[in-house]
Amino acid sequence: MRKVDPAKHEEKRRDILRAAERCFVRDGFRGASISEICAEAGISPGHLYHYFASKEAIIGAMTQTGLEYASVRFHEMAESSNPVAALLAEIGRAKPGEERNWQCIMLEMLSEAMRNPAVAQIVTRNTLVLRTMLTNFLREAQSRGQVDPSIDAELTAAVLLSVMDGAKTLTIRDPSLNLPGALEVLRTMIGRLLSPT
Amino acid sequence: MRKVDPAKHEEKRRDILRAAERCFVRDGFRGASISEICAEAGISPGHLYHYFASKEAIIGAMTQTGLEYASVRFHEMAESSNPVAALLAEIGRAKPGEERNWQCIMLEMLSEAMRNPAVAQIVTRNTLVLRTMLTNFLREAQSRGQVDPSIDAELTAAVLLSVMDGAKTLTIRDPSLNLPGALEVLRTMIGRLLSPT
Amino acid sequence: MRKVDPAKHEEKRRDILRAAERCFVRDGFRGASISEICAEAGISPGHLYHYFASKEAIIGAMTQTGLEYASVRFHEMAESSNPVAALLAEIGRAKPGEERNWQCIMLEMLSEAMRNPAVAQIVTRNTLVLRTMLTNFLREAQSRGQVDPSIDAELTAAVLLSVMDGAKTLTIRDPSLNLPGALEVLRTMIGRLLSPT
Amino acid sequence: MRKVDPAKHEEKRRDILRAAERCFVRDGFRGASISEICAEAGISPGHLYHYFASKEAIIGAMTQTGLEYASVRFHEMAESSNPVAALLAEIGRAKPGEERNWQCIMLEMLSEAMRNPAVAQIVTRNTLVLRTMLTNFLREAQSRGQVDPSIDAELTAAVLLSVMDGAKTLTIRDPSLNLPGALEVLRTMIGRLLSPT
DNA sequence: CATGAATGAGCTTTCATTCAT
DNA sequence: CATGAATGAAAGCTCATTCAT
Repeated sequence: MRKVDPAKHEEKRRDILRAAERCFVRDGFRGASISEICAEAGISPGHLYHYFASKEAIIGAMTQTGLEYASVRFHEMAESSNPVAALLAEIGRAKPGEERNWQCIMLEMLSEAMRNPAVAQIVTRNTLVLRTMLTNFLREAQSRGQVDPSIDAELTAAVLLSVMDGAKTLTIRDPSLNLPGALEVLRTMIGRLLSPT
Repeated sequence: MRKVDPAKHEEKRRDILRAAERCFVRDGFRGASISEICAEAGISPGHLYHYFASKEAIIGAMTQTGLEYASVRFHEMAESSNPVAALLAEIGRAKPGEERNWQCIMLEMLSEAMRNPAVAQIVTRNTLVLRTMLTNFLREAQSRGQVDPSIDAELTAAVLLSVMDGAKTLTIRDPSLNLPGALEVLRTMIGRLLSPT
Repeated sequence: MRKVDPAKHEEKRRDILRAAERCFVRDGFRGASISEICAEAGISPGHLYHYFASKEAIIGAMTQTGLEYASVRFHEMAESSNPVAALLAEIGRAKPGEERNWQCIMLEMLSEAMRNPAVAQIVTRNTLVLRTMLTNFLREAQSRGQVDPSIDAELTAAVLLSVMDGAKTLTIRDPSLNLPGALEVLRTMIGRLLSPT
Repeated sequence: MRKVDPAKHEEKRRDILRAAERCFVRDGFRGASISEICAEAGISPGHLYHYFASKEAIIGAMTQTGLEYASVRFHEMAESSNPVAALLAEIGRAKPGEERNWQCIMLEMLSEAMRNPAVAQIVTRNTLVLRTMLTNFLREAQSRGQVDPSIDAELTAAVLLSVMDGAKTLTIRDPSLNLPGALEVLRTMIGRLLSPT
């Protein structure tokens, strides 16, 4: 009988986002319909719009979630004793469930960003945050002599992000690929790029 | 009643594919409509179905075209006197017109392949052909001492393809990026991976 | 359990009606939504239904309000020393705020009355009251020799009401119209209709 | 097997417009739905959009039709030997079928014009054409001594249009009104306004 | 009294596809 | 070969109304 419980509202939003994520993984951005998301979330179509103003708002919120999630991982990485090793370990990671799903969505979002300015802006902002973290991380590693001082930290950070994007296509292009082996090559490649001398 | 000229039929198909390509670049796979493609190709919707059974068939045929196109470039590359240099040059390429367009479509196609088995199959076949060419090319370079003999040629080929996929996201993620600089880093990275010793 | 204060209840109803009026002026009858009205009134949608059974009930109550408001003005008019002059003055009136708003709603209500029997009934009752007042007023003026005795008071009253309805369309049809000039013509017209001889 | 027959296309458009008119008369502008119109016209929802880009486009086309229709009547009027008598006769007209329907739609359109700029523009343009015709008509009558030369022709034209708008509310406000009698009063009113001396 | 979460039918519009000509 | 009229399901979204709290 009293005011809205904002915590409950927030939790419902997260429920819906999780449902939307499952739908987007399954059917893609454009392929997943609002009613599909509603069915997945167990709510009515009208009700969804109490929590999100539009389909795009859902996408935006999901990207925000992804940003925060990636930030956490990067922070952990940056705080490790041997950051280069941590970065290489990070790249080799292939958690089966949640992780793989995000890869799908990220690739979809990059596609979408090529034409949808709203999504482009979110992606760009996202990128800037991650790249800045990675740049600082590289610079500190350079100052500690753990990374080749002759490479440009910012451009390298951009390239590393794009390499991580590209890594997602490995199993798309060839589902039967020896993924651990390929990741090992990837790590070797980055290791040789970063290693001093 | 075999009055149809097969050559003419084939040419018309190519016309339509070119029109579809322009539309897909502009509006994406799902975003481009059949009538848009028809308008671009200057034919009627009904007529388009004499040449392609469905929208998906168009996508399939376009991937096939992409395969053939990429093959040609790889052949040229493999025949150069210094293949590693040729590969690095290839990566740095940024032809303004046609080239960039294909990048859009490739990324879109990889997204689509995650859920559409028909597209997945085409992409996988495509990948297999390209990767085999690249693998052979690396092996020959290894035998000539131009490439580090300790790396696995096939996995490295897979990784290089994924790196080239990832390179497409550089400007998507940050339109104001110093692209030549980033490509230089990319080339450095691949150069250090491949170089003997 | 009759703990509700009827006066307070009535006052809240009026608050809501005033809010609804602002919304209807802004967005029209069908265009204004219940939630918009609730936001304007500062209450929740559920709560609104304690005061009005439906959107139509709001419309009905608003018409009633309009009736009472118009009645007051007509009474004032009828009590003036020179009623014909008062009538002409009334027509020329163009109070900026509240007045103009009602014009919007009246026209909308007449449109609605063409198809919605409930609104039609309210409008008819409204009309009957106003027309009766105007008829009596004309008859008294005729008996005092201030109005042409040969015209039928009741029909003339009906026509005068319709002329006042029509006057609302002057600025709708042409926003840049010289309204004072047009109203002067209107007054001339009515003056010549009513004037004895 | 040859090109489209533009005549057939145009005829279909008119069919749809007639169906839309019936729906708008019955349920109003906002009240009539696209599917209702489609059902009335005997076509599928998708097909309607081959002929009209949007609901508003239907409204616009209908107004255009109304404009042309009214223009024809005004031309006829202006060419009569005694234009004032023709104008008065015009006002008294009450054709049962088609005519009455247009009255509904005109009133609705005027309501809509208060908020919808697109409709407002159409109405204003419509008004300008009609008023210009009526103004010229009055001026010629003045020059022939058939109309009081002291009144302003343009403002009077505007007022006459608004009086004709207002006349539509006569039967809305009171369905049991003695309409011929009221129209007689209306004619008297206009006659006294226009008559010389 | 009062809230706002929840519903579900309905809205306008789009689009891949079919078919008579 | 070629047209474009025609379909109908589905899309994203809105909104009057109900109900548990």
